[in-house]
This record gives sequence, C-alpha cells and structure tokens, in this order.
Amino acid sequence: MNMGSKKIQEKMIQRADARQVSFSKRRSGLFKKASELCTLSAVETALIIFSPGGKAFSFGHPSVAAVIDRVGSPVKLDAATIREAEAHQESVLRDLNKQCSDLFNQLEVEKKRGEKLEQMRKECQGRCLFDIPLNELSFEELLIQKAEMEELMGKLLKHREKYLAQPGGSSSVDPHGHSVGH
Amino acid sequence: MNMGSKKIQEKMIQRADARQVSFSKRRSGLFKKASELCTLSAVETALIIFSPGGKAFSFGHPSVAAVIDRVGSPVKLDAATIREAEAHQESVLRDLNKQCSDLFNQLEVEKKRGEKLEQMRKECQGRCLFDIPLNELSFEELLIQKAEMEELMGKLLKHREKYLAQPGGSSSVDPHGHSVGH
DNA sequence: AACTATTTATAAGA
DNA sequence: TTCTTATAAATAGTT
Repeated sequence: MNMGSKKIQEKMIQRADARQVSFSKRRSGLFKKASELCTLSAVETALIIFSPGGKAFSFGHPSVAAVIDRVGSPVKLDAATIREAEAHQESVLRDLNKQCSDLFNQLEVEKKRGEKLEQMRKECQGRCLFDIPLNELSFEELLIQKAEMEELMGKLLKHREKYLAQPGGSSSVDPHGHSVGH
Repeated sequence: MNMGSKKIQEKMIQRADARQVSFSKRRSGLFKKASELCTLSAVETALIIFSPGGKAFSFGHPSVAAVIDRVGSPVKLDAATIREAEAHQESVLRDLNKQCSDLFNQLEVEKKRGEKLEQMRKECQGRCLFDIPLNELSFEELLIQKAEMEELMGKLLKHREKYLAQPGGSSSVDPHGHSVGH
C-alpha cells in the first residue's frame, strides 16, 4: 500500500530526483494558488521562481512586469515576461483541454447509447414484422457523423500534443494535459 | 452545523468582507507555500502581491530584489519577438477554441439524433404491441447524460468567452510596500 | 481569531 | 512521465 504524503519536512529534500519531482508539483501548485488569489480577490501578483537549473518560471497578473513596475523596479520586456505569458496561456490551455477531455468522455457515452438504441430499434423492427419507415434519420448518416467526430478528435489530439509539448521551447510550462485517449 | 468550505469559485468573491478575509488567508497560505518551495527544493523565489487597497506584500528568497535582478539581466528580447510569440500563442488558442466549437456543433447534432432515435423507438414499441425489455439502457439515464453535457458545454462557453475577451490590462496605483522577508 | 466540514494539494507508488 | 491513492494541508463559512 502506498504511503501517501508524509508530514512536510522543513529541510531540503536530499534525493535529487525526488527534489525535482517535488519542485515541479509544488511550482505548479504555487502558480495555481497565485492565479486563484488574483481571481478571487482581484489583486495584482507577480511570482518568479528560479529552478536549481537556473531556469526562470514566472506568473503575473496582469503581468510580471506591470507588478514589478508598480513596486518601482524597472524591468523591461525580457525572457521572464515571455515565460509569464506562456505560463498564463498554458493554464488557459490546460483548462480548455480539461473541458474538451470531459466533453470527449461524454461524447463517448452518448455514442455508445446511440449504438444501443440502434440495435434495439433493429430488434424491435424484426419483431414487429412491419416495414417501418426510417423517418428522415438514416443510420448511415449517424455513422458518418461519428466518423467525422472521431476525425475531429484526432485533430484535436494532434494539436494538443504539438502545442503542449513545445511551449516555446522554454520549459517554464508544466504540461498538465489530460489524455483523451480511448 | 457549519458548512465547511465549498468548492472553489472561478470568479471574484462578491462580498467585500468575505473577499478581504479570503485574501488574507490565501495570501498567508501562498507565502507559506513559497517559503516551503524554497526550503524543500533549494530554489530562489520572489513573490509580490498588491492588495486591493494598494498595499504591497512581498516574499523573497534570498530577497525580492536579488531575484528580480537576476531576471532583469539575461536575454532581453525585442518587442517584435515578443509580439511574434504572443501572436503564436493566440493562434494556438484560436485553434483550440475552433476545435471546441466544432466539437460542440457535432455534439448538438448527435444529441438531436439521439432524441429522434428515442422517439422512433417509442413509436416502434407502440406498434409492436410487445412488452419489449429496455435492456440495460434507460432513457432517463440518457436524459441525465444530456443534461450533464449541457452543463459542461455551458462551462466551456463561459471559459471561452472569459479568455478570448481578456487581452489583459494593467492599472497603476501608488506603490507602498512592506516586506515579508525571509 | 478559532473551529470544522470539505476541498485541494501532494508524496509515494505503480 | 502520467495516474492513482492515502494522507496532509488549506480554507469557506461559522461562531
């Protein structure tokens, strides 16, 4: 049985790999919290983190530069500002992807139900011994719709992989994408 | 019995007093998280928050200034590069939104077909004069699924409006800061 | 500020 | 890396 989280430590995590994993998770959590604070309380926030590897991660609302400017330190448009924008965009993407993922799951369910309905209808027709008109609705059409939808999902997946994997080459973005595999 | 916390909202807290309380709690939580991140992962961090009242709160390890300085020096990108990056991100967003929009339309179609199928099935049953078992599939379940899907789409639409409408702006207030040093 | 019912974050494990 | 799960931590509404 896994042990879940232990009580938090007050010292640096010794094992480098565990430290890296913790850093990623906590950095992402921190950005999320900062973002929530901005939204819920309508405040301006800037957050900059330098990883052990020397990479800068930042979050800012309305922007890192704007907040720092307010404090008085002159910071021009630089890599951190870009990263901030990317991080923000990434969080938007993450949300959107989550929505799409959920949407996709719902679609799957709906499609399965459609298939069951189709089968039931066929059985029903068989038993009826009637020549029942199919109304305007053709099941071929339904199948075509499904195929189109699947194609669309394929495109969506490709898009996501493409863009989530290469947020500007700057690793300031933590991909939290949800798999839409099936 | 008190109600404990509800699920977090995605919008600004309306009541001013509740917003202020939430701000205080979350600000302190954020500082704590930032501090833990510094300790556990041995990274450098700067965090600045402007309260609605224009008061600045900050946390920095080893100091806000040190981290900001570190950001200020490296790779300065020219405005054109930044615009390009922003344009790229925007196009990504546009694409994703387009995908979701298409997906939504497909869903609408699928739902209508589902409804037609349901009706056909009912008619079929009526004609058959048989007592046909409904298999495992309950139409109530189907309706519930649809309702959930509609709710989901509502959320998705809100998200899209929110992010597409927000080009991000900045306001300026007089800077007054007190450091919550580390 | 203190209290809890809940929600959220996260350390390990898989 | 991503997902799962047990547990720790944060926090919204109350008092």
